[in-house]
Amino acid sequence: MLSATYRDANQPTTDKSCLLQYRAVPMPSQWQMEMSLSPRSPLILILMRRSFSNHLESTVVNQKEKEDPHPHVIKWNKAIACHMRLGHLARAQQLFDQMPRTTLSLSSYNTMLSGYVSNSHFAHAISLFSRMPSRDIISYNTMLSCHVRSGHLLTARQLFDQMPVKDQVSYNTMISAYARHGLLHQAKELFDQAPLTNNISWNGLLAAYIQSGNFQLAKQLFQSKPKWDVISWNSIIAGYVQQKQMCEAKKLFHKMPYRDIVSWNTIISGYAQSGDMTEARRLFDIMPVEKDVFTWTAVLSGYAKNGNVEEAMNIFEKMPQRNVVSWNAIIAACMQNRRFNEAKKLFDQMPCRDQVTWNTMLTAYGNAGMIQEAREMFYKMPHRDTVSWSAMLAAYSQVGLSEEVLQLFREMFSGGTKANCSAYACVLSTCADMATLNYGTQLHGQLFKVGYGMGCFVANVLLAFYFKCGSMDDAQKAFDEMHERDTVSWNTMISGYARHGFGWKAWEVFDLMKQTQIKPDDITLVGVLSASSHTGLVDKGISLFYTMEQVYGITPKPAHYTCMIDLLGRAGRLKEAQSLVKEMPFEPEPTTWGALLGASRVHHEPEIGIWAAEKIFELEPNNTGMYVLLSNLYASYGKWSDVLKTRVLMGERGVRKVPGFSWIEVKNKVHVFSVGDSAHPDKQRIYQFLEELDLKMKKAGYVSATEIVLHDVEEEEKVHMLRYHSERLAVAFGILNVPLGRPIRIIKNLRVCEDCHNAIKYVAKIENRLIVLRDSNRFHHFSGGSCSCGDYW
DNA sequence: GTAGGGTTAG
Repeated sequence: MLSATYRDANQPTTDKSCLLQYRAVPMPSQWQMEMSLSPRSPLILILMRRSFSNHLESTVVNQKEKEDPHPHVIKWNKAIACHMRLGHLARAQQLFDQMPRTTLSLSSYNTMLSGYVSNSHFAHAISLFSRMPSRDIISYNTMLSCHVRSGHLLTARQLFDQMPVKDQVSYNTMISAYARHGLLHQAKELFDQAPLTNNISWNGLLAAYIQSGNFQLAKQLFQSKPKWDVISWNSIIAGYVQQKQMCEAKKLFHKMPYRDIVSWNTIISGYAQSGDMTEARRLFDIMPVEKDVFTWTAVLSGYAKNGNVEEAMNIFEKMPQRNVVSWNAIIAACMQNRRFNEAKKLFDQMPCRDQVTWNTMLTAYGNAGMIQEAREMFYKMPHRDTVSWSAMLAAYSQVGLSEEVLQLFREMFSGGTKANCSAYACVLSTCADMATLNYGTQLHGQLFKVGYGMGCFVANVLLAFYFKCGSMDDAQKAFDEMHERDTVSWNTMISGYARHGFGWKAWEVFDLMKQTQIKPDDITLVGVLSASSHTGLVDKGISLFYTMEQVYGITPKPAHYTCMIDLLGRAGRLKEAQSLVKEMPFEPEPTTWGALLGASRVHHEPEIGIWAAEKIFELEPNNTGMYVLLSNLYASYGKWSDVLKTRVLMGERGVRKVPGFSWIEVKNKVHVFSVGDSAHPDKQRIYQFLEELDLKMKKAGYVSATEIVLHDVEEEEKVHMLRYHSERLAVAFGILNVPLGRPIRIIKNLRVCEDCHNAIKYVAKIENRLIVLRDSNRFHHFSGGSCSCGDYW
């Protein structure tokens, strides 16, 4: 009777009597909420009916419980299982407790146990397991899957090793657990040890090859076995999708003997992820099997990734069934397209939120630089996982709150959360911004201890860190130690050397790169071109630019043009640079104009510079770096009223001054000079000091900044500053007028132009106590390997 | 009690 009702409800039918029947059943509040949020389509009713049949089953079970005062153990167990399936944990627990002790069997325990596990109540499962009077192989296997699902692979393995008896299920559980974590070696070992293997074991092995990135071996394995089931086909297709080989995936999809819902979902999501929404949509519309929540979510997230929020929202509204994942996807879509209010509304409406929901909100606020909102999410969320911590670190790091990044990183440890690659990467890049070589080097050591080593993408961040601190030897050493190198690693080395004025070194790395399997991309060429321009390798640069399309198949992008204009500009070929700007097949970017502006200053072509500056302000009226460049240009011609005007303009337009830094125009050759420190323990004091310094500069009518630094600071404060500057985090800029391709001398980790009088005077004056040049991520307009004013990257 | 597909961090 019961099963008949259930089977009936599974059939897509238009019979309204079914629905009437369900009206008698009280609807759980969560479903009511879902119903009120979803449009009432016929499809929705069918699906709702299906979930109601489950509910009905449980109601019938409840009624039977009342009718039968002494139910048989099977009935008890069935009722418990039913409540568990519906997530009614409390009710299941209640029934279990009510069971007469004489009736209670091992299978009742097992039913409870698996109920807890499938509802992700791992702690309950563990506690119950420890209290069980006896255990059979099923209890052990359930426990195994409990540890696996909660991500505790080591615990699972311990249990597996201790198990009195192991069967095929135990082996398969472990094999696929290893497979999911990409641990090929362990998976293969168990597969070879298993006394019996079935389809599930083979599929586990196949998944292990795919997840560990050994797709070649996966393909071989797939070809070597003549018969596979639909799951194997789906896995190998998913593998092709992962490898972004959609043509192959499509071929196999057509070749496979039988396609189930998962096959369709895999191929559709493949197209959706690769950005081909027309094909994804076409397949979605023609698929002959009934769509499930995965299908809808795949299409939804595809539209979301393409930035088509309208279509995503459309899909979301049409979805007959929604779960947390679909809600998360639509929220992410809104957030990524800066529709914050809409996203927040959806977030508030959601029937239930999970960790990913909170993380999605947090991440998106962080990416948008909305630090207050991000912080609110972070502290409000019920639980913080590694993603949450990393996202918050990234949020702080992005807006330049370096001190907060380090503080949060410490909190993370003291709270017992282990840092992962992302967290390390974030903190390392913060160290790079702060030029805190010591702390970064410590992190480098820690990375090895924790076992992330160099395989992970952190290594690339480490390279960038060493370069930003001017420590090229360390970068080279780290690069040499890397097991694997990807395009980013090579690019970091090339642009790192380029940035420090080691153009030949950059070319050397580039030549080595060409000998490997890894192909140069557009960023590589930007690095090489900029290396050429900073080292005066004009002809090499020009020839690369004009052959890049032919040799490397890379069409010049705006960044390449900018490099070329910089290169020609530095070489004094301003007219050529100017005509290249005009020839560009796209609208020049602010940085392109900036390159021209910088060059015009060095080579005394003020008209071109001012023309470029006007263009920049049309495009970006709030570009701080450009204002400074323009003031430099005016300053170098002694046009002090224009310098002042520019400064006033900045104030009027509300151009943001970056915290921790201040800048001042000076009458002599050092045009812009600033002292600041975002990592000083007494930050307030430094800020105050800078403000005062700024005021005094104005009052004093442009006296040298160094004079003020040395005269107006109390002796104690001076000593304090000098100590911390030399030992910890010296951050200062001196923008100097240096022509093309000058050698750089390294003092400690800081670089000074050997040929530049100002620099030498400057350093001589301050000795190694206070300030030298350095490169900083956010101030790249100021900085430079060849420490030239108006240097451009 | 074990296998394949959809959402979040750098």
